[in-house]
Amino acid sequence: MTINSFENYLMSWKPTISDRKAPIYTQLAGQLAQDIRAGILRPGDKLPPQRELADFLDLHLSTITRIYKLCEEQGLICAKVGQGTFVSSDVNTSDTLLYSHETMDYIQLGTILPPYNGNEKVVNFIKGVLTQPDIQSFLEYRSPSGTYVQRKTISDWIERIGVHASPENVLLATGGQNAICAITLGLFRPGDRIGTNPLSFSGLKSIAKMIGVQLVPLPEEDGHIQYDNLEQFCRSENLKGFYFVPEQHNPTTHTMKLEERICIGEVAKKLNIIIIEDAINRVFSEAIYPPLFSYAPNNTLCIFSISKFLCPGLRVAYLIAPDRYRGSVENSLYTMNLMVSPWNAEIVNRIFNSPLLDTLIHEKKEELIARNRIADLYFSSQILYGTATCSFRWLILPDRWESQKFETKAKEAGVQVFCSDRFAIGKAPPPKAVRLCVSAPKSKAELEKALVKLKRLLTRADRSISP
Amino acid sequence: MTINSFENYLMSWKPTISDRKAPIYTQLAGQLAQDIRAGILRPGDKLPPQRELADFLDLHLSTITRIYKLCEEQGLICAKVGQGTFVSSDVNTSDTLLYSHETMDYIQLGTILPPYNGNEKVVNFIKGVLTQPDIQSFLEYRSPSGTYVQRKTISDWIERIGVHASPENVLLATGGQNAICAITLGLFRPGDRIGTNPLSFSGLKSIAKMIGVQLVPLPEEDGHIQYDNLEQFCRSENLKGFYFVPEQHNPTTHTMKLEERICIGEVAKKLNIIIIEDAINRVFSEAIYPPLFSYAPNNTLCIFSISKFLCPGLRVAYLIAPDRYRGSVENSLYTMNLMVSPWNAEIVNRIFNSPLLDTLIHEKKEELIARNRIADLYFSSQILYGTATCSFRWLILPDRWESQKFETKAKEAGVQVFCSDRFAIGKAPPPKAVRLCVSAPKSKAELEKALVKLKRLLTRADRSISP
DNA sequence: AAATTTGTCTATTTACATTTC
DNA sequence: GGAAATGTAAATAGACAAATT
Repeated sequence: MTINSFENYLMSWKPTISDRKAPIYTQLAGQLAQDIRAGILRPGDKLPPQRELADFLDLHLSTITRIYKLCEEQGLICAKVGQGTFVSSDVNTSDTLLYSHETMDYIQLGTILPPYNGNEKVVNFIKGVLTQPDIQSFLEYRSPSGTYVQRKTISDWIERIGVHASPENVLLATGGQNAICAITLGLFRPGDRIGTNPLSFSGLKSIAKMIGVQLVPLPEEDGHIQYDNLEQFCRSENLKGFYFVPEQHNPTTHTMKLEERICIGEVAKKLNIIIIEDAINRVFSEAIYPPLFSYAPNNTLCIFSISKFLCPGLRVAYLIAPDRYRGSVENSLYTMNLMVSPWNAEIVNRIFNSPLLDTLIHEKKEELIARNRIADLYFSSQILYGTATCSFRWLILPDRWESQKFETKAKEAGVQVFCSDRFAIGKAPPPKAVRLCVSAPKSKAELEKALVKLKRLLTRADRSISP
Repeated sequence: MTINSFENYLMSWKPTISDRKAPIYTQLAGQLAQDIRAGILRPGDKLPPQRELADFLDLHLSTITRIYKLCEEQGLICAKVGQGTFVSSDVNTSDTLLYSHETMDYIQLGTILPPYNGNEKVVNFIKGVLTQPDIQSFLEYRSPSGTYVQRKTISDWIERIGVHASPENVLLATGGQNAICAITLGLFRPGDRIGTNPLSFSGLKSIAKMIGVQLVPLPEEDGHIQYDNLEQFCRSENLKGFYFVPEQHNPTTHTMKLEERICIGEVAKKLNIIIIEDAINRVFSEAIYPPLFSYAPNNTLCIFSISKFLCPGLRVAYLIAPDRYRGSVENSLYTMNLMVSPWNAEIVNRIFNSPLLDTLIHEKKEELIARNRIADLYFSSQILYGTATCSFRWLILPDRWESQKFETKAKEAGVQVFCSDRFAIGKAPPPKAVRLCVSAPKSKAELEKALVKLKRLLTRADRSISP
């Protein structure tokens, strides 16, 4: 059978079937993955329609479907009915923002690190805890879901920020990432689809990739979910879940409007969509709107990590799970962790019952405000999203910059920032922007040093690079 | 189309296709799962051959394959070419051995808890650590793989127990369960097959079920892997991994023979099988044989949890990963945990560099020896597998007992034990036996109280139950 | 040792749903 | 607003391989 007639065929990808033993579909999926990773196919490129490729290779349509599906599960491509299949826009970035080296020769503005002031106070507090009677029992095996007292502490405390839950619905995880992973493993299957913002938390991306769950970018305008046709969209995209950071969204810093929350809650209830609400920034944010949880309490799993407002080193996060999902998530948490360190859980519990907690929150908040004031000063002439208590900001780059290029150049200048591509979901080309974490540098002085360098980079470019 | 002609057909399972909208295969898979859970199909029951069921339902063979495959991934049934498909023998047990209640009205001999003596010493040690300069930096975000010093400590220390690895190959996990889960998520895909003993660690079973990986019982004789035809077996079963506890296997307490280790290493290397070596009991065991890691260092991921010999509450385990797997496992650990608590990791690191470690190991070992002496005393006339330093024992029941029945009766008498069914892999009926954890009760007196009750149960049965 | 039983797996058929133009 | 383009997914076909008898 000759395929010579296709030689002049206009096709963006022309794989070849070698005569090896391997099944055609694994072989070609591997070839596709390789060609994407090698840069032969670039982010945003359109692949041949399934039927055309089937014709060209003399295979059946559904065999091509399978090849594409395999690569889609790895997050390499994304398909849209009626439009075609495209290379994902984030294929050239790593979504594990590894805390690379212990000793860094650049200023860290990339990774989100909370302000570290107050940690000596935590150390002193722990000294006190150690003198308490029976404390050594927390070094033993304890219930994976923590003690009743620990759960009660949390269910009481989160009232303050608008979440009404009983102690029975509080679960423990070893941090926010762990909580998201447990929810995904417990409530979703490979191939399930979760909707989120077109730019979203990179940790979610790595979880989705690992488990084979697909992330779908929700229609958005100016950082806000378009809620007028959301129901129709979710229905046609067959979404089973949502992931949201309603306050100070990572990386764009947007906080959800009231109507947005209401609509998302309604749609979730109507279509029975599971909402993963990451309340990571709720404690600091100026938000006055109720959490998503309050609009769809039976559909929402609400995650509170203590990393940002208390300290990251103890690895404790809380998870509010509605009754119908509690069993499954409890099970996946158990299967992944056996249990959260009861020792750390108890230390955190005691901090929650002490005035230290508010002191820590207050101090860190002040530090954030001071740092953001500095950032505002330096980038007064740029668009710099984010409010006074954000730990990171979203810097819109002048049109002539490519985000990745800027990240590279910034690093050469001694500053680590993360470009928009790293947060991209799906095929839409990410905007020209970078994320700056103002609380990551050791001191305000370091932050200023970094900002000076970035500013200089932007300005120099304005002069030397011609469009 | 009438199927009346099949009315007298001899078939162990006769599902019905309702006219609902759901696809036939999900519908029937659900029905099968439900019938198994409801007890209509019992452990060990043979299902109709795929072709017969296809005939009966007027569907194609491969549709039935799909139905069976779905249930097999959930661990409900297991299929063997040439033999047929059978209901798994553990479908009536839960494999999440949850640490149910804070207050128990029975003596715990089920869950494996290490001896808790020595925990006050750990508390005191931590007090000392807290006074060290710069200790608060371990409350911050740190490298997910720990500091170089921490990794060096471990790579040096494990030399003692026969594992030669460089610091670069040491990874951190939040406990042994977390390590196994990370390896499975990082190196296996749903549908992949992992071979292990026909009775194996229940934590592995829950991981396999959650991820959709299949556990395959290896041919075994008297607790030892039959190594003469192992290669052929692995080839035909298409195994991608092994899971072993080479010392004091859970639950049968067997320690691998030398030839067994050599053979497993050889087969793994030849067929490129990934070995998960759970060295959980290596520190206590009297074993003199090298670890599996030393026979196939490029194929073996070796896990050291500190839970049993130091304390469980800090949630730290170490993982030795060969170069070619390090990246993937590091990635899945990052995706699941972000990082292990650097605070706990540092405490443990300092204990490893102090004489306290050996004190703790010594004390716990002595406690185990003392408790096992008691157990031997009570069950001198029974078969009770396990040596002096095992934290659990494997009690073979008189033939007239069903394991599950014994577990139930023991609980009624106030003692929690775990029956063999809970550890069963595949379809083979588990032997009549239960696992007793001698180190779980609070004291030796409690242990004796429990043993008295179990002994009475066995003896009473000898008199009152007629075969 | 050959025929039979039984499960596995890749590839195909076909109906369907959404989006675009 | 209807036709064309494009992806989705359930069910089928058929060759293959292992285990049993």
